Amino acid sequence: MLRPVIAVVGPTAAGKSELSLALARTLGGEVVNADSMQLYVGMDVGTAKLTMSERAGVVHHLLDIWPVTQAASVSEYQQLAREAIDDIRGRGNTPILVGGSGLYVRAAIDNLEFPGTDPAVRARLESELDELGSGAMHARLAAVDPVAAAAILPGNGRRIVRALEVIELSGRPFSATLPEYESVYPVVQLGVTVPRPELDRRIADRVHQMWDLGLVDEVRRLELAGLRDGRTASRALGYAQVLKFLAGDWTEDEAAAQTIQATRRFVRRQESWFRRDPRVQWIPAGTDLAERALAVVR
RNA sequence: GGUCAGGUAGCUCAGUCGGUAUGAGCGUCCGCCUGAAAAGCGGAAGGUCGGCGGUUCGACCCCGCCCCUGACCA
Repeated sequence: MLRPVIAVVGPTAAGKSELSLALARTLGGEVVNADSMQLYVGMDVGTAKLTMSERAGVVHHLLDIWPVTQAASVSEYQQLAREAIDDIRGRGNTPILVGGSGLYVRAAIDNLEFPGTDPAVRARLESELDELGSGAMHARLAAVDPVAAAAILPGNGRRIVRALEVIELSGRPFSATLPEYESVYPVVQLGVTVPRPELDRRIADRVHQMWDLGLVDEVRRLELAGLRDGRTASRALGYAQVLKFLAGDWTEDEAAAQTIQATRRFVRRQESWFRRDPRVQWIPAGTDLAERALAVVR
């Protein structure tokens, strides 16, 4: 009998990785990464990627699959994640999907279909956005797809461009609102919560620890590998800030402080993303987290 | 001790030549999110304008005194 997928979600620094290891060991599971930045090769310290020894023999999927020069793609991730999940289930094991990238988690387990993309169309629309501004582009969207225009704010150039791209490519309207929560697998979603003040402390500690573990050197290495040209990777928390330090825009201390600040902002977005999903069963971090989580799963 | 500058939102600061602060950025809280999502976008809350007096129909703005901070002079 096929086992349900267990998804471990929640904000950065809440302790998802440790929990996933414990679950994998007791349930006979394999971990599938749902962290958009851990997909990148060489982004280790700054993404708090588990080292080989920390993984303690638990099989991990979808780590280190993209070069930093490659722009991320949820659609590609969706395909890979489903392959991995199907594979694990086929072996009679429990897939444990772990990560804080909300859209990636939904892409893996929910009935989301991503319309296609075309680099040339995208590039053209983006340059038009630069010239005309988001207001004019929004007006154009309103003319061809009023529903999408109503759902996308006029200042959000990025989403406006994407909507126009989809319409041009597919000839159909762009769905600018997320669909209902409908998963394609039986899924148990566990959300790890940590009180804000505690979470903020953990973030600061974690960032300082990343510096101690050599984040700056890691970024230097990745810079040689083309990190600066990576559309997605160059904007990752910690990496973007260290790049600014290396470029001389910020001092090293500023880069660290900015990383902490940006991570706090990110964590709030993660919370508001996962909070919406009524399927998530929230478990406070703390002693016996793994046991309490197992009690929910069983 | 004296001179000067300054004390306006949690922080850094605009501003009002006297008429209820359209204050800004950042932070905080909340929300949105379909191929960049650790990205992108939006909304809200927050101030007795250092204190006490005075002038005035009316003071954050003018006057006096006091307190605090910084620089300089002794």
